[in-house]
Amino acid sequence: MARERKFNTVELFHEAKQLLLQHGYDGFTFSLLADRMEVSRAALYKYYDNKEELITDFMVYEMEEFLDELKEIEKLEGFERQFDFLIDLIFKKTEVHELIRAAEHVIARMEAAFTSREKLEKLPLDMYKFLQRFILLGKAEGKLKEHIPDGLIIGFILQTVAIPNHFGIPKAEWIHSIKEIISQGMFMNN
Amino acid sequence: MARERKFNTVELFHEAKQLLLQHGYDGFTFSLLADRMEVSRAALYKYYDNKEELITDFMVYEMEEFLDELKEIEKLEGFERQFDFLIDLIFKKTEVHELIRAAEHVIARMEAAFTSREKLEKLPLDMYKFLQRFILLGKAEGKLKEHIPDGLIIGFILQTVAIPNHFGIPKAEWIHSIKEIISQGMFMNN
DNA sequence: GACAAAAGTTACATAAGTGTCACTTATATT
DNA sequence: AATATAAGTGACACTTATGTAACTTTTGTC
Repeated sequence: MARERKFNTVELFHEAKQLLLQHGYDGFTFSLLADRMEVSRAALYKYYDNKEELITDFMVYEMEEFLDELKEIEKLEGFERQFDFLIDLIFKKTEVHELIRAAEHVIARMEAAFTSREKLEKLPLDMYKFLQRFILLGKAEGKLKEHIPDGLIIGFILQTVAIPNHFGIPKAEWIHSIKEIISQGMFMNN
Repeated sequence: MARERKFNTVELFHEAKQLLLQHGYDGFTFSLLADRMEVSRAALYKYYDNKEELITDFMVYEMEEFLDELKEIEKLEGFERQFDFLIDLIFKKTEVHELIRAAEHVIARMEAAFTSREKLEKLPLDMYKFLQRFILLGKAEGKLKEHIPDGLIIGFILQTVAIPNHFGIPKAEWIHSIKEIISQGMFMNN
């Protein structure tokens, strides 16, 4: 009945991601996005009323995708395997971390009325809750130190991805060393 | 000879910092800043030709201030004391870390012509070089693991400040646990 | 082949940011 | 008191982003 679409949601979100990471929330504009999609700006307004709505939808999509992959963690036996899987996933999806932080930013300046706001607020907590099960397993197995707060353990692991590799250390060595620091620390044991 | 100034550089940079952290580089405008300073927009143009120049100058100022405080580290004897001092300083100056990352962003989209660009590019490296001495001391004293790259150790320590404390764990406990993870890891030693 | 319906475009009004210039205001010096 | 001078303002021209409405294009269905 209708004419063929020039772009799909996946393409749209792909470009939106680039722009968001490059320019941040305030620097993100419909003009920029429309140019990238090689489509008129008004076409975007057919699907999203404004920037907030588009960005919120995109973030929900992005985090759901990450959560889906993350859920595979439950299929692995034992804490150590899960630990390895998690670190590798985080490094595979480097940007998710940045986007989660951006999400807090978006929520902060979003009008309360938005329906998608609820979803966006819920997702990071979902993720934390999900990861908490993994932490509990580690503590139950006697692998993780009991006295360190769960929230810090989760945050610590997620944060490592954002360490800037200024000196261009090879990725394999980089990740390996990060795993060591997280698990055993950077101090010698005397 | 001249009339009294309505604001000084310290006040200006103070407001600029708030705006930068809140809105990011793209969201930072002269109008916003002028409003905050309760001064006309044109007045700002008396001192800075544009946003780039103002932000660059501000960042140089901010990082120099941090470096100055950091240099106190040399007065302390032994690696462990220096380690404690460093972590505490980083947590005292939480935002510097965010600003350093923002600096990379600014550099990326800055015209090559700027004179202050050089200074801005140089400062993070200065800081890394300075911290490297501290790392070398730790390795020489046999306190730090030799095989972990210096750049990672520095980045790791700087990064911890950015871990979001979603569950509102008390600051003292938070910092204490971070020191433990960095030094000894989060795994039990069996 | 005409029509319905969604996709897409062009064009407009409005709002906000930028940079500049002529102008006014305050103040130390003489 | 007169004046030089830097501080600050108001207003203009220009650019870029926003949101909307009237219009055109494509495509499946009858």
